[in-house]
Amino acid sequence: MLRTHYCGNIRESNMKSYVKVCGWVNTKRDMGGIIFLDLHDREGTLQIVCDMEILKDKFKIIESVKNQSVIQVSGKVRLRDDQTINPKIATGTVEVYAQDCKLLSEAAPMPFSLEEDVREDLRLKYRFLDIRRESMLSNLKFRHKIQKLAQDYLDSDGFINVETPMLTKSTPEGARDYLVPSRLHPGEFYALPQSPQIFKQLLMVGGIDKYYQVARCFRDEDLRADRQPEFTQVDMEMSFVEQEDVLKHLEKLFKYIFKHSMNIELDERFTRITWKTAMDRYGSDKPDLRFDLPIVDITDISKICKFSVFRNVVDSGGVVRAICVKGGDVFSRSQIDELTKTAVTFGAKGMAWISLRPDGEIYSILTKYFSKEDIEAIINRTEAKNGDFILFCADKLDIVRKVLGVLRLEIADIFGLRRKDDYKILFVTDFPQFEYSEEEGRFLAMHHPFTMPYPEDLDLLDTDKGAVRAQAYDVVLNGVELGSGSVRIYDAKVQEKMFQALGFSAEEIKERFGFMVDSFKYGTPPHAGFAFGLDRLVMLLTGSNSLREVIAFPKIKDGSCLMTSAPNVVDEEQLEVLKLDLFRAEISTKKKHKNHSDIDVDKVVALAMLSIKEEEKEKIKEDLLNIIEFANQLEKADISQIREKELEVVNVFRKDVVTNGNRRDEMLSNAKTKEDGLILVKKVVE
RNA sequence: GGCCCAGUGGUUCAGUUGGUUAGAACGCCGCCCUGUCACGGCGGAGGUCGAGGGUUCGAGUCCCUUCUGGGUCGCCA
Repeated sequence: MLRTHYCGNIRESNMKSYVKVCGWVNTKRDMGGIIFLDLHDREGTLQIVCDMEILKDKFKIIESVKNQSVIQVSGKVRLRDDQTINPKIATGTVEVYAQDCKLLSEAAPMPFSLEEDVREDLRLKYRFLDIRRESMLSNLKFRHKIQKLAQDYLDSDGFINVETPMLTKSTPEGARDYLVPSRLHPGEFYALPQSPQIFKQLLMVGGIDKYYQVARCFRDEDLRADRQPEFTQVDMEMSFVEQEDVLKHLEKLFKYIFKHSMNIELDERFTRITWKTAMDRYGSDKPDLRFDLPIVDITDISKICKFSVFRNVVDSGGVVRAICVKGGDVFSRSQIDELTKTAVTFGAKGMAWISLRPDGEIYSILTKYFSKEDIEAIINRTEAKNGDFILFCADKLDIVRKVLGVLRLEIADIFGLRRKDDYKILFVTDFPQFEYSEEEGRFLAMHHPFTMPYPEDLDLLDTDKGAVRAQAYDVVLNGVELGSGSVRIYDAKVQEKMFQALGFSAEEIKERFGFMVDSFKYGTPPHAGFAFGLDRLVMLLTGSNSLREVIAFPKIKDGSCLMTSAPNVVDEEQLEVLKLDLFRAEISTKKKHKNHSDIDVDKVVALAMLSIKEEEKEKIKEDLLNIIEFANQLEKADISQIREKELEVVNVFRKDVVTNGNRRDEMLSNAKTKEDGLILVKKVVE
């Protein structure tokens, strides 16, 4: 047995017992003939006393032991003298008097200090060391706790934990999928799941009745502080329930988690607001309700005012809305400029404002454009008092919502209204069923295509898609979307109608969702579900600013991993097996090829050539080989020269070449049948 | 793809309106010390100021390009 106790767990009750402890050497205080060590493990820190007389020849091990080396110490636990008690550590009243010791693993000098704040890229490169930090350790422990609480609750409520596949089928619409090439089916790809959506619905068809899973999900989109390409959702689905049943269930679930993790009592019934109210009153579908600061509509007042800027906006179908900031008269000129800058960044043409001085004086550029009555009306509508500040946005509805929604948050930050230890949870309900995509020129499902509209809105599917309300709901915590769910369509006919409304042809439905539509023919229970982001919840509850603080091995902004340097170039042989033919286009930009001598001519490739004509393919290969040759001729690596040369030749065909995989994906999804796919792949292989 | 911020020994930072040989703390190496706890004392090594170019008599400092990391918009059913 290497150890009998964790370092951090030794207490006075262990007095006089002979213990074996193992851990990392944190600090060494060498007095000459006696050395004090702080030995650390996940449970805490323990002082080890090493006496030259006792350890004899082993004493030199301790004398030369390096910081963060792993050692084993055996000895007696003894009480410290009163004067030598260390109140800073939990084991501060005791120490282990070493009888024997062993160096288990010597540590090289640490690349950074575990005590102070360090550049994040360094932390991520050496994540295995970073995890030894107190903050990371406690975040991971807390994450485990939250996950367990969720599972405990769901277990006790009769949910069955079922695993669904990671290798699954690419889903149209929504986020980009991560694709996994199939060796046994050259030219075909699995997709990693964006969520277990379809499978959990099929589990309902299968009679599981109540399902949950702590599910890994993948989305190939750009990252943010609160968005990682792979993340974890606590996913659940229930049969024979209506929306209200799910919401009640979620209230209980989150109450349970908050109670047992933070000792916070959430309200019995969470605040519920409809999507439209959220958008109009708070300018966001995930409003932060730790403060009010509502948006007020003054379109009707503006329509008849003298200020042509406002009037014109209203006449051309826009809206004018305002926020009254209580005590906002204290804003400095530069703060107002900052707010204006934000407004412009998010699409506003500018930001008008009125300041009501404490003495009642009205200070604004608007005073000369507005009549006294207009201003009175605005003040009344916004319920402004002396000392308040009213700001306006006049534009198209979606821009006004967005701009004022963002300004509302910025103002709250100025007044410090977004306290991290304040938690305000709510439901946003009645999301629109569809969202119009300017880019694609058609309606897309706002939640997903399996979401059930309100029965009374079903008729609008044919006449007014934009007005259809879905039985879809989000849980929002402090302005962050924690998770979402919906009542699902369980009638094959309604589902088919929905697919049609989304513009899928009969063949597309069959190809993409055939098995699902089919399954619904054999007796499907009404069902509904929900999923929340475990990472996000843990981030909020730990007060972290980024998901990376609560994920053991996260990806950085560009989706790569600084520790493993994934994704990376794979061997030709691996591509060969998969029947994939690639050539590498971004020779000089890839960090792996900073130095031209790293460029392996044999592996020059990249960008799937699926969409490229044969004759072009040869030309591109030739051009790239030229670039490599040029690079190799340079005396020293000079990226800018290589890049110039690259651009010179690459630009010619760049527009035809798929640099980011988009075109390739498009081609693949256009290849509707297996035969099409095979033809494409054959083209490439030849 | 756009915009914004940052980069100075291993780490965290300082570095004035451009001006001698770029500093400090911690860490590291060597020596001393038997009750320290962020031990202490003495001595030492370690920097092409992310990279390239430009302006200048002179650049860590100003300009351009680029790399790396972060934030954000687009995107994220």
